[in-house]
Amino acid sequence: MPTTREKQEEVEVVVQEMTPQVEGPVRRSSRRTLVPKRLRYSPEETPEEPTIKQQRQEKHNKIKNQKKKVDLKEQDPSDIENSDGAQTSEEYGGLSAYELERLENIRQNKAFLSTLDIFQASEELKWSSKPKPSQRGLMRSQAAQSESLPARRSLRLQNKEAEVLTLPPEPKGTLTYEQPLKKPPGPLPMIPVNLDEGSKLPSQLVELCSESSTEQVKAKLHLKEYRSALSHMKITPGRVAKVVKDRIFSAAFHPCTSSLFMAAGDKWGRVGLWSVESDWGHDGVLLFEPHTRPVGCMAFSTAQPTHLLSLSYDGSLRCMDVEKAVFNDVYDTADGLKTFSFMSDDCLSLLVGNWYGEVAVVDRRTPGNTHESLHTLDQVLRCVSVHPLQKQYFAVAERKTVSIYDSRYLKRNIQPVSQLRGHSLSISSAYFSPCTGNRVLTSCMDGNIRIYDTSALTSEAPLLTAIRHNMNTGRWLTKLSAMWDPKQEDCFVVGSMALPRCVQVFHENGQLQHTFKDDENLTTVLSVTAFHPTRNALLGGNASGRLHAFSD
DNA sequence: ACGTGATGACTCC
DNA sequence: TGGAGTCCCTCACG
Repeated sequence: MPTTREKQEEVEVVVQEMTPQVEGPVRRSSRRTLVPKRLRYSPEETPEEPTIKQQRQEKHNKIKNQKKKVDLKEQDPSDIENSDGAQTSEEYGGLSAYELERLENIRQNKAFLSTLDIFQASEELKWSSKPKPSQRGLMRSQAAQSESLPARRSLRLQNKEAEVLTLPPEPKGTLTYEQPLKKPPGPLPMIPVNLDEGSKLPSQLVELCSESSTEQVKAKLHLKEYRSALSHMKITPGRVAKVVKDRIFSAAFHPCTSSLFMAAGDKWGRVGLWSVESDWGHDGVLLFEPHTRPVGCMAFSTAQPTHLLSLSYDGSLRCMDVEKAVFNDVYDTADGLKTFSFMSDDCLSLLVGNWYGEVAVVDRRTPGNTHESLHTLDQVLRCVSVHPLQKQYFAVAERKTVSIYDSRYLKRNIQPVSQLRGHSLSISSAYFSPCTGNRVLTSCMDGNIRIYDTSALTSEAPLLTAIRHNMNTGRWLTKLSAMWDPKQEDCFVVGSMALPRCVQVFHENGQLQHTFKDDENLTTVLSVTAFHPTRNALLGGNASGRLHAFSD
């Protein structure tokens, strides 16, 4: 028996046929408004006999739906009220030769179509292209709550006095019900919001976080070996999990090597920690809420791996200290922060940039973490990156230029040491190559990934390579940005809009080295990508808060 | 012309 | 049945 929904769909198709020829696709929503109510619930539509296929009902309905759409397309609008052809001929008897011929055509078309496996094929395609997203990690919040709630019983049934209900007090001002702009000043207790109240951090978490990388940084591989290493990195169902609730803005690998341990920050200031091999929280996931706006940038301290720095558009930069189980304030400003970069090997000195082109040097040893200097670049700012060896230099992705400045001369109107030109639209990221700083990798909205030679730091750095790459992520996806592989100085990773979904690794000369694909476990755009600092592992974060890990 | 800031169709449970 | 979850190849406006 067709449901109301199916009827609606059928009618919609008909209406599409009724509308005069329209160029291009018509929005469903606009069409839906055209459907008269009486058509939607036309009583003359004869329902199918309800006796058959109870078990395969759902699948069958889908196929039937497709079929009916085709059938209806063959028909004239005058047949809407009587979708059953045979009934029509009985009731109306003498059909013209044209109409008979038309019916015959319809029958032949039907017969022809049924010989093809179109419907089955389309059904299979539907299933294969839409596997169920991973159910690991954070659970559905409602389901998790309702499980623990006792069955509801009215007070009357319990023979209890009714509660005296009072209205909540009138909200004062309009901001009362809005989300606070910022969390209170720290230190904030590190309480996982996905665990029961009063739950402590798992002790193994501290152990895991304390573990610094035991592996030596390997020598750069030959490209052939590198490609081979990449091809051995796989994703499994266990390596996909929902780590934060909303779309991922930033993510980072913890440097430990005994486990795949990652962090991700989402659109509403949440930070999720995920250890693939652990079972605390939800499948190894712990969720925190240190910010209220997108977490634009995060990184574990390489010197103190129990520290995770996270920066948010809400203007706060905090340091998660797993040992002390708190989020400490590092820097705080009314203006929205955009990005930061470590300025020293001990990760205690940071360069912080806000949206409006102001950069500040923040030293975490200074009491109150007061910033050292502030400079207005009179530009928009998308990204900062400190030179890995000559820490006084930093690159700033401005509107259409990347400028490299010397932080020792952080004054108003300083001149850039070097500039990277050639971008025709805004630049979303710019990073120094991780070992030597001899290259800068930029991602630009003009659809190019560029690599510049910054080894000489001349006034205008020469462009080495430009790679065409679709950066048109649209409204709901975090912008793609190409990220260097810390282990392989001249190669980088970037997400892709291509179908089937994939993540690509390029050499700085523009050669594609590897495409990560997986029909089952990689089915969405991974906007945020990052390589592990020492292991052969890669992470990718998507628009629904899921992290994906490829590893050997 | 570019940056910006705005939903929505669909599925599953 | 409705609400929550999923995840995205736009688009109008200043």
